[in-house]
Amino acid sequence: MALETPEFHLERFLPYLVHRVGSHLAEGFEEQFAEAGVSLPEWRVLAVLFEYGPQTMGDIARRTSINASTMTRLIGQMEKRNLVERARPAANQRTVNVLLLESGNRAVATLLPKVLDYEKKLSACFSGAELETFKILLTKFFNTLTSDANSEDERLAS
Amino acid sequence: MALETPEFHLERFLPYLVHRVGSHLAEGFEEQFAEAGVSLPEWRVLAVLFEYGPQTMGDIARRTSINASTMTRLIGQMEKRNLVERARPAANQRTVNVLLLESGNRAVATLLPKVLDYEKKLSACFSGAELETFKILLTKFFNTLTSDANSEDERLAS
DNA sequence: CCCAAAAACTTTCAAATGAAAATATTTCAT
DNA sequence: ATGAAATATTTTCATTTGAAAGTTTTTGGG
Repeated sequence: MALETPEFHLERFLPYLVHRVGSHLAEGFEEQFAEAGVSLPEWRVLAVLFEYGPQTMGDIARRTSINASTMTRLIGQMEKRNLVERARPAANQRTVNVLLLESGNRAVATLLPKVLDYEKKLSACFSGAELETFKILLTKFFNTLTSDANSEDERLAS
Repeated sequence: MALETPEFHLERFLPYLVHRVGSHLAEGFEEQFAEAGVSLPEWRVLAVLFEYGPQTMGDIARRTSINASTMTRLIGQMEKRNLVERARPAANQRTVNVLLLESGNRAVATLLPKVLDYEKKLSACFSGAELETFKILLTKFFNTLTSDANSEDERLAS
């Protein structure tokens, strides 16, 4: 006999489970909010600006998990539509601060109830306790993924 | 006062929590397996073929959450490298069956231990019970998302 | 103080993506 | 049995994406 293949079941493989949920959520969002005239990446930018206030391109990129050059273009488009504004802070002129304009705030105010409603429907399949657990686990996982513990492992392994 | 904005906190917003984990997982995978000469979408196809055996383009597309036209191109490339083969089943000639070739099986055999090891590191932050719960919740969520209950809601709402 | 390296953003360019149209096969109602 | 509708895949085409190079500003060592 050749090598035994190790135990593997796709349905129990964590990255697979996360990916397929993420894909379906993204697709669902785009369908639900197509008519609202805001794409998913745009909504992500609006949400992050609403939540954390004015911040740099880099901050937005990190918080939305959107690549920096994509972010440049995205903010460019949103600026043309007067949703946001760029400003170079005097303190550190290599950064660019982005802030929500009047029109951007209005877009958030319009979208927010719909988005919350959408999430409520999505999470209706969970009990309150399950939902809480789910969010906690997702947060814990993310924190671990970004804690650079993995990179250190690499160093040790080499 | 203007409209009260409803309660919203990004850090507790389910789609956001899923998306940022998914993004980081994808990025991490690409880094880890760049040298293996297999992209993430390619690995997904290999994994699905390994798990469920020969199947149609559509099956693979659905199981990997990859769009059909992307799948056509992806399988095309993998066929050129002799990882997989296309075949039209006599029974239903509008479908195309895809199967792993020798070389594709070898690729899986090489990758699988590494992938399992990678997952083990990723999930080290969880207790056994937590990991189990996490997988169950992700699965439940996915099943609900794909059960079309949401689409029915839409019908009722309109 | 000066200059090399780092940091933050933007631009360029080639590759990847998805929607819609095109093609081929099968199903189903008449 | 026949043609219209449905299903499965591929192709086309316009858009989106990200890596790498380019620009500007700041930092830090000598």
